[in-house]
Amino acid sequence: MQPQFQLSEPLSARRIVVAMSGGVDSSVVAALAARTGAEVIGVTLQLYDHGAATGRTGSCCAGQDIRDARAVADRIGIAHYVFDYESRFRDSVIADFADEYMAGRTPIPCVKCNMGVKFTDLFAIARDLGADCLATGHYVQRVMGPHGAELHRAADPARDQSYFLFATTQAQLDYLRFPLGGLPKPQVREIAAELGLSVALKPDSQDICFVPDGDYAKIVRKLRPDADEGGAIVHVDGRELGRHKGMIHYTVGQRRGLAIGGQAEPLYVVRLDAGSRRVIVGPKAALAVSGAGLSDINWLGGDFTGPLTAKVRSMAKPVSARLEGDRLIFDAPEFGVAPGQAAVLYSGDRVLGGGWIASTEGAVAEAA
RNA sequence: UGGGGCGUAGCCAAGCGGUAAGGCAGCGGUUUUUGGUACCGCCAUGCGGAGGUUCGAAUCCUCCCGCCCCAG
Repeated sequence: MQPQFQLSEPLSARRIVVAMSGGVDSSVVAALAARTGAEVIGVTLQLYDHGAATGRTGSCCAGQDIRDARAVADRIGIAHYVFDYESRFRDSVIADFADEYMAGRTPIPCVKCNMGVKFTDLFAIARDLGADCLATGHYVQRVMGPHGAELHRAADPARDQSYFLFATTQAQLDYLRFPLGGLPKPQVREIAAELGLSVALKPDSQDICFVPDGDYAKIVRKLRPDADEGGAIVHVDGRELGRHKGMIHYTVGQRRGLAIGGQAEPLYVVRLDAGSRRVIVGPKAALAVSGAGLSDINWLGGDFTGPLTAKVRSMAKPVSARLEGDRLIFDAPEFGVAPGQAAVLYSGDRVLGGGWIASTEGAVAEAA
């Protein structure tokens, strides 16, 4: 399958801006773009630069990654610009990350980053550079439908990143290109190797890019010093079972880290009460949720009204559900639905849109 | 200071003469561009202590220590 940039001929008259993070994927996109004969400009945004994070494996858009992107651009012979977006990233992604935790929600910084820095700021840069499109290394597919560009899951379901892109607007989608959406990851690495790109064997980025050592709580603590004040761990039946070390360490559906033993069955975090700093826990059955209230819904589905499926976690299987206004109602109870996470809506492989989980509706009654 | 019961890993707990189940917690790993989940692995040379019986004891006996209950 030949990667498509979906541009009108002649390609020699087209200009493509490629978002280069310094990883394998976006490097291959740049190389594929260069191969079309169009003029290609690589753009890298420097997003953060605090020592430890910048040299480690699995990072993105900082330190060594900037140099990797530059090396790839040199290798394939395209222009490459680096912009300093540290303060913007700090304000729109990192600060939001901390605030969400403080409010008892579980944020998804990757979505905020895609929405803001990547698809708003980088988008504007590409426009300013007179590009015909902005190409990224995301594993999703842009499919031309009867009413314009549609967003679809990646061909390789194990790599699909559509969950993180549900907030992409139609205007952004019209301008964006995702040349890797139809390729399996191994093939992308093969292409990188064939082209002699230095990043061919670079490990995939994972975890939160701006957290150096996996200790995300440390970042939150630095921004919001009162973030790790302890509180009570309370069972849904009302018993206080112990103390916790700060709300930032917990998320709905979480099992480990509660340090409460002597139970017949595992306990899970059922709810976070930011006001009283209480972590409410219960057995797995107490996690059952019949529906969720969504906020800031982004709808890409036009007049679509058929049956849909929803994902409430990035790695979950889509489940049957229906949308009534801003309420998402599951056909069968869902477990581990955490406010702050996204509910992404699909029709088959097509992304219809999605929203932020603002509230949940329990499927079984809790004791008062 | 009469009678009865109990003391097994951080917590709960099986075992009742044949060479320490299981659960919870914890730790490690796999999966994963959020957080989690799930799955896999690890986790008591020793059963409150000291003696004794026995080929062999957490399991039987004796004493001691510590809890608990019922009587006074």
